[in-house]
Amino acid sequence: MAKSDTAGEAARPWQSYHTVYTNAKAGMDGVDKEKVQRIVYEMSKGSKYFENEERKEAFIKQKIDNMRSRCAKLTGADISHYQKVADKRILELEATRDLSRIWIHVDMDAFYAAVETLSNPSLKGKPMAVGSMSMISTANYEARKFGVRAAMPGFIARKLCPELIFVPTDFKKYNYYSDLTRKVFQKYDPNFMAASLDEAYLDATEVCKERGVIGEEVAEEIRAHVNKETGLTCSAGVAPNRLLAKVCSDINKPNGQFVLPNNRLAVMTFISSLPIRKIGGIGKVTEHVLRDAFGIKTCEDMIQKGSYICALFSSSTADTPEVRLRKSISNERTFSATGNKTFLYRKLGDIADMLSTDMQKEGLCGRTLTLKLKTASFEVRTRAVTLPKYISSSEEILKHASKLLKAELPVSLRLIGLRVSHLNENGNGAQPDPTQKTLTNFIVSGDASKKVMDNHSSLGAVISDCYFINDDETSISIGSHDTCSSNHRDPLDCIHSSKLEDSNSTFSSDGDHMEKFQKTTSENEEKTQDGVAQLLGADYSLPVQFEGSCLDRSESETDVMGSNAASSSHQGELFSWLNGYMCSICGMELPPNFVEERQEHSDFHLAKQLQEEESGTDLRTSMLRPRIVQKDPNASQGKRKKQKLSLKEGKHVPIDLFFVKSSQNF
DNA sequence: GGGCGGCACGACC
DNA sequence: TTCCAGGTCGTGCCGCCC
Repeated sequence: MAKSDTAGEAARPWQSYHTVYTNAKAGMDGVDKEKVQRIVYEMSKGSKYFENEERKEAFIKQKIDNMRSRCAKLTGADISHYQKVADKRILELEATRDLSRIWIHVDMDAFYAAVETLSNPSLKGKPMAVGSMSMISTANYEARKFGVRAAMPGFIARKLCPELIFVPTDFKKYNYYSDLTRKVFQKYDPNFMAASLDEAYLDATEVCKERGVIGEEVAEEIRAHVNKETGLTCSAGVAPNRLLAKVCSDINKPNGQFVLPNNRLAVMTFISSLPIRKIGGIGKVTEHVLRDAFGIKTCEDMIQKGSYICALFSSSTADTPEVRLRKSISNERTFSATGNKTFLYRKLGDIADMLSTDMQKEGLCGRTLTLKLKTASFEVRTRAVTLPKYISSSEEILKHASKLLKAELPVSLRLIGLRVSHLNENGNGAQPDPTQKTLTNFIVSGDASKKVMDNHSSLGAVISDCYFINDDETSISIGSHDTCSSNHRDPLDCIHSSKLEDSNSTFSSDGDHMEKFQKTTSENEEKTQDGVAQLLGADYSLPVQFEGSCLDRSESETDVMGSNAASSSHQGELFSWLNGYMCSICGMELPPNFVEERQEHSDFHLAKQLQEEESGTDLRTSMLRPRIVQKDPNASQGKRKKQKLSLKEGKHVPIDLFFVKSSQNF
């Protein structure tokens, strides 16, 4: 928080602590904003979160200063030039203004909270929040009167409202009710756009024409219909475009609606005093920048100062696309900050599993994997790698994610996330290689590929036939994660049998399926009870035993762990390229000349083994500590680009869209 | 040197 | 007592390639 400049502010430092909690939100009109701000400030002060917020605030302030100085350098001729550019742009957009459509934005009222009240009527009339002590997802209107709202930490909410009842999130329930609402929406617009579980945009133009009714009537009918089907209330906005409809749906919340007539005068009047913060896409930071750098508070201000916006912001597209295609898919989890490598690798494995499950549910695979980390001091880092082929299995995700994480260690983290982008549908892992690298050619062509891609019946059978001895004393466990992630929708199918005695793992094979599953610690017991963990089906945190003695090491005995000289004798016992090309651990096939790929592959197994050893749960495994193969310096970290400099001189802030929006959409 | 893809950051809901 | 999310997307810099 920037230090207060005035004596008054110095006496009330919370006034300069900018949170999102005091912004206008439905149901929060009568809230004592200063009180909320003071409590939030007092409860945050001195924390690491607070310190990080201060850093961010200082950064924004510099950005504003930088923008101001660039603004000051503009000559009269510059301003005149950009004013012409702005005027021209406004004229162009005005020419494309379309007032013929009737859009309805439907927004469920305090959706999660309302669903919870529906299933537990005793909550009715009491202040309640859905979420936990660390974070609230939404709050009902009774709680909002106290200043409690979404994205607020629970402990602060409790301070604001000591009687607040916390209810844990239950997305199964919310999805169920969301589906009910969507069935209603479909009747009015088969192509409606679901913006989230509780919001949708409907183009009611056709239904109005067909029935000879106006948008207002359709909105009323939809709301009544939703209420009848779900028992929940919603609010609606009717306007000539989606952006305005969204703004309108917030005006008479809850259980109300607002109609903006389809004529230019009404639209221009409506937006003239509309605060910029009401526009979707303008949040805390951009509102701050526009206000402090240019004095822009309303949409009208924005149009009037169009020359500055044209001068200082780059152009970008405005309205939301007609069909929003998913560009990436991600999963992240927060936990108590720790530098414990075993824990971090275990988390990484969990997240890889969850992400893979999500991807397969949607039939996606992708080429770019991004690791997101939040350090104990709330610093956010991302590290990405783009692969030559599409991936979707948890095993492959973990393989590459482990390498990215390894490069960051040691570090104390409070969040790990994984994101896959460069998506392609039908994520069965057998997508053609976009860059036509020989590795995939090798894998996807011929019999060899079948063994890998068809996992169960081929790979499983091949491996079990050739290399596995199902013996309690000399055994191998294998992370055959494709078994779960690709072919088994029911996660419980993945857990066939398990037994581990004296830290030895066992594997089971029922002919078609193979899966490692072992329970050694109470932690694993807990995991089994954990619904999320059960969905994962595979657990990288569990110790994996590599017993060289049971492998058929014929001609490939000396072909160990790629070409890296760091391969130790231990590794020789643990890992080999069977018949010169097949990984003894997972059956992956790579010919000897795929030096780099082999190196990556061995890195993956080593990372896994390190993780497992450090869990300290398997004494026998821990005795087989391998040397860590040094990461290829050209891999992610070595190639990492210079970190972005703060406060770039260039046109960084993507706020041109505000200007564009201001004219195009209103 | 222009185009383009990869990567990091951070804005937004 | 508890002590600040998760998911997605847009933008710009940088380096590689033609």
